[in-house]
Amino acid sequence: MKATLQTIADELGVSRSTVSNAYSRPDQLSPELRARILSAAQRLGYAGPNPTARSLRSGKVNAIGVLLTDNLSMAFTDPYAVAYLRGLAEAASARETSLLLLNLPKDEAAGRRVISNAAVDAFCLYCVPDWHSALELVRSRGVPIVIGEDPQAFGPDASYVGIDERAAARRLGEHVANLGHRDIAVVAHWIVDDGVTSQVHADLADLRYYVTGERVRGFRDALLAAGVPWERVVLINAAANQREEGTEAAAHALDRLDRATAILCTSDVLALGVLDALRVRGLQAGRDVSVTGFDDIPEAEAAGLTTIRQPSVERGRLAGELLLDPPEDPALRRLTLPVSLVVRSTTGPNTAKEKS
Amino acid sequence: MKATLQTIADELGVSRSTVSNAYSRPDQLSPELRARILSAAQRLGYAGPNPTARSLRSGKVNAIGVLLTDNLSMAFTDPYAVAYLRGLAEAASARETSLLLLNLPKDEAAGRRVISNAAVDAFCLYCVPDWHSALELVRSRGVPIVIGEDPQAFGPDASYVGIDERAAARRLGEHVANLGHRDIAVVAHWIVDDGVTSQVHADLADLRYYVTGERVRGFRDALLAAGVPWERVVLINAAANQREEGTEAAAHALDRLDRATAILCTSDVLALGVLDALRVRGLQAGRDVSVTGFDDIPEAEAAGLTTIRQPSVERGRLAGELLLDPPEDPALRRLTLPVSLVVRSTTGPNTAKEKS
DNA sequence: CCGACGTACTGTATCGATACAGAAGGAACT
DNA sequence: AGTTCCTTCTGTATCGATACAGTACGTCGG
Repeated sequence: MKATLQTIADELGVSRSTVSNAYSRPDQLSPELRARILSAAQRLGYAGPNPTARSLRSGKVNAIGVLLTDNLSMAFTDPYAVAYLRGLAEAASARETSLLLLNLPKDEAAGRRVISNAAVDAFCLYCVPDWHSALELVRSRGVPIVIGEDPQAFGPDASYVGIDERAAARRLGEHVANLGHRDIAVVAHWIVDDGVTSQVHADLADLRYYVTGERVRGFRDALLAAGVPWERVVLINAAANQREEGTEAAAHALDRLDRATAILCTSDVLALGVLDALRVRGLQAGRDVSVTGFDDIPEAEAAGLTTIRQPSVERGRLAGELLLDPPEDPALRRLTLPVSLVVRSTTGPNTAKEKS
Repeated sequence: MKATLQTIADELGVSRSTVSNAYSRPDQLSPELRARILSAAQRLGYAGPNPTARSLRSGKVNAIGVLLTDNLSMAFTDPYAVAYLRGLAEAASARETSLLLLNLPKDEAAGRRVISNAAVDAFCLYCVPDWHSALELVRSRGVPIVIGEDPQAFGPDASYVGIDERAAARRLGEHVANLGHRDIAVVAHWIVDDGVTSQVHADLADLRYYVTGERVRGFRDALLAAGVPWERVVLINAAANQREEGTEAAAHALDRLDRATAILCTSDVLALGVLDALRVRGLQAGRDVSVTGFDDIPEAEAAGLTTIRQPSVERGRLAGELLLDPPEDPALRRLTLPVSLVVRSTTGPNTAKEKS
């Protein structure tokens, strides 16, 4: 029916191997024969070796699987995720490798099927809740993995490109504490996974999501060191890492008698939402209330947001390179990248009179 | 070395077929045997049937190839593209199918290799310049294709989900003409593919990119009908479909003696950039200069942008469905979706005194 | 003239699964 | 008892390529 290597081979009376070589190893046959083969292929509507068959035999598929949680649009909407993906795509594209976006559905069995069926040379995991049930299956696939969050999550075999989340958050906390703030709120995504934006009790044990957990713990480290009891901090869970949720979360910090003078957010996106909330209330960021973000996404600069700059595109790019050209030395497969504190206008000295 | 179906089969003394059935057709064997097989598999570190081998035999890979031009970040950055991709991903995910993002590099041979090597059940083409050299190869792969731009591009075999670009643009042109505007500029992406943002001569023959071409032709239809000679219209090419380019393009319409009173843009993103340019110059959109966009991306509403609303997510979703569940009737594989004119505050009556 | 070597091509085994026809055994019905 | 049918499993062919060893045929140095 459809043309295969054999069809072309029969047509010209040569062997299948030779036709294969015409495509994959041109130096193995004379230019004349190769030209005849290619023209016969064109005539017969043969588009080149079947990628699936080729992959089966050669053991390579030229694709990296990117695991995304069921809210796939997040990957396209969240600025940090977009930057990371772009870096990953660049590294992949440079090696003629494609990205297979794997959308993990809510249904667990379906998720396992998606992972099992994915023809990939490697997996890249980022922004995946580390408690997800299907992750063990990823490891059992036996292909290289790169992770960007909890460095311990997949054991020492997995490559890792990340930052010291906790130390970075600590710097934000120190910055705010040094400005004299004592009434502090923390807005964080996925402190608890209940899909509700509301204040939660400061019970750190609930921090199952690594990134949020480390960042919140970093804030705590800094505040405790500055003499701010952790119980005094208002902890607010954002249902999603979205600007609107940041706005809603901010209400819990602003619309109360003991209004926070500083709001630490676990992401720039949330912080931008908090800034929206300030604006609505006629409050000025950096004067009335200090706000910090995390990531330094492109929008942060225009908003004057004090934040931690992390190399998002670079993280993605390095992740791709670790997967496709893994260094011999295992130590070089675990990278912790530097970050920097970027102080802009949304943080300033505490001007509220000190409470008793 | 690595476990295969045969490994498990040998371990338990059953046939390979039975092990295969344990995974793919559980009704074909007794629950007890199946349980034994699965537990043996777990013990031997077998993660389930090799996806590549399965695909070769079954002829399905559960993936849709999405062609992206070399500027892959566009797919993640442009709001319309993000919406479309999201719809596509939703449709795919509902059928346990993944998206293979194919980044076409500048190098033509490499691009052909990427297309040839892509293991996919179908291709989705959107935002691909229709003159791209590798497109013919896509067709020759012989898998279903869905396109979203020029309905004629791939012949009647390709599915199509689009809108009547020209008629939609005409409505914008009519709207602006009805408001009395006669000094009009058009800002369009890819009028010419020279990577420069600048005024170009109104030579429509250069409009190789279908979408831009149709939209510009739609503007022309309306303006001609309203008695505005096409030669009088200032045509400005935007080097990229980005907000900044819109701002730069606007300068060519605004910083001149015969300033345009209306600027028609081929996308919301460009229009938002034009609005930025107005703001910088102290001009008010809708009063001093009318501006229109196209697409109705989420940001358009907040900006008060008059635009054409098109069902972006729906386009993607339908594209996915046409590929994965093609209707019998060929007529149902070619969908033209309705659009609507959304009039907001960036357009208003022409207040400039009429020139001679 | 002979062995060594290079070039151009061939032939078979193999990658890891699924499809499908078929076999063995027991239950059910006439 | 004979036939049919169902359940449960088996065995072989096949999907479409690549890997690799091998063959045929010069050519060339000694």
